[in-house]
Amino acid sequence: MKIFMSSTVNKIDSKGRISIPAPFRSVLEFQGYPGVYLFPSFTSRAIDGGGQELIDQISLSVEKMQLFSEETDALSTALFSDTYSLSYDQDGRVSLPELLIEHANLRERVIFVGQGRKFQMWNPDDFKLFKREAKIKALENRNLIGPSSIDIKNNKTDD
Amino acid sequence: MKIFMSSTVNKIDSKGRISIPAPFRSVLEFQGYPGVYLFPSFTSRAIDGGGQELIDQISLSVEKMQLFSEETDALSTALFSDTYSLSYDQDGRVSLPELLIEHANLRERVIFVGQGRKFQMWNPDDFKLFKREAKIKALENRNLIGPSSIDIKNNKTDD
DNA sequence: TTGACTCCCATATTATCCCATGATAATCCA
DNA sequence: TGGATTATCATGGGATAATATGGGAGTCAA
Repeated sequence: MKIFMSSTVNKIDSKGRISIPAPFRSVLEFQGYPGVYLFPSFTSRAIDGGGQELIDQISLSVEKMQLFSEETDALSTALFSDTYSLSYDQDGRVSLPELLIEHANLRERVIFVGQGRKFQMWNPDDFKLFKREAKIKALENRNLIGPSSIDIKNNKTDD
Repeated sequence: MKIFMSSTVNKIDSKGRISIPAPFRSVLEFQGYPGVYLFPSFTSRAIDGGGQELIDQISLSVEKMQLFSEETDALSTALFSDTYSLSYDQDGRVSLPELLIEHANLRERVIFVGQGRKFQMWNPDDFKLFKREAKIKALENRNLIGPSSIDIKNNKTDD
């Protein structure tokens, strides 16, 4: 099981291109498509990205919903209308659509953040704030993760 | 089940490489991936390390979570954004990312400390202080270990 | 023709491969 | 037993490959 992890800062060049980090490309290619799906995050000023598996998973959960209902239309519109499928060139670069750049408040530098099934792209300054909050929340929710995987000091089987 | 045990001090060379101790490599390879997953410890000035099993366990618990929620993003960011998958070369060496070196206050020498399912990497001086505390806590908490621990102590199955 | 995009190549930096060495531990054998 | 031989391992360093990034030139459509 290959997943997205680690963080890298890359640069948007004068032509608007940016390199997808090589480790991320290797995950994407492993999923069978040498490209990336990008869409605005629902909850943050960031871009969500992933490969074939992420899109399949989203499609599946939409299909399970009742067809032709107003809610389904609304949801699938929200999910897919701003989703871009970008295949990168041989150097692993894509050029980002203006809508995504705007949504994520991107300037010259972009941080790619691995999140397992998907990754996010942030303005590095914005991400710094988000990450600080994220770590605090994670410590509060530590019990959601399997026992002791985070911190062996707190490996009390029942807390 | 193979586990990480014992402690070794190894050196970071001029190129920033360090050898994963051979006994640890044998545990990692047993888990199916000739490499190591490293991330900053949540609670100590140290690096946490483990193999495929550790990362699978973490991934599984995140996969169960809802895909598009701020809470999930926060947790998976905390878990994965600073986690590095480093495959070591044929001599068993990896080069440590700057972020991990900083977090663990590493200089030339690093102590690898086996902790069962995972291990930690410390600045040896910091670890000395930590260990003193840890021993005291271990004595205080030894009753937390269930009765079956006696079996472990006497588990001489084949010698 | 202009602008957006793609393909291709150049380059600096970093990471990895491969081999050599020295130290230590394990083994062997007379 | 004791001395020699192997094996394993951590570490040093030169050579090679991978990566991010800059930029030239070609393609296509409006």
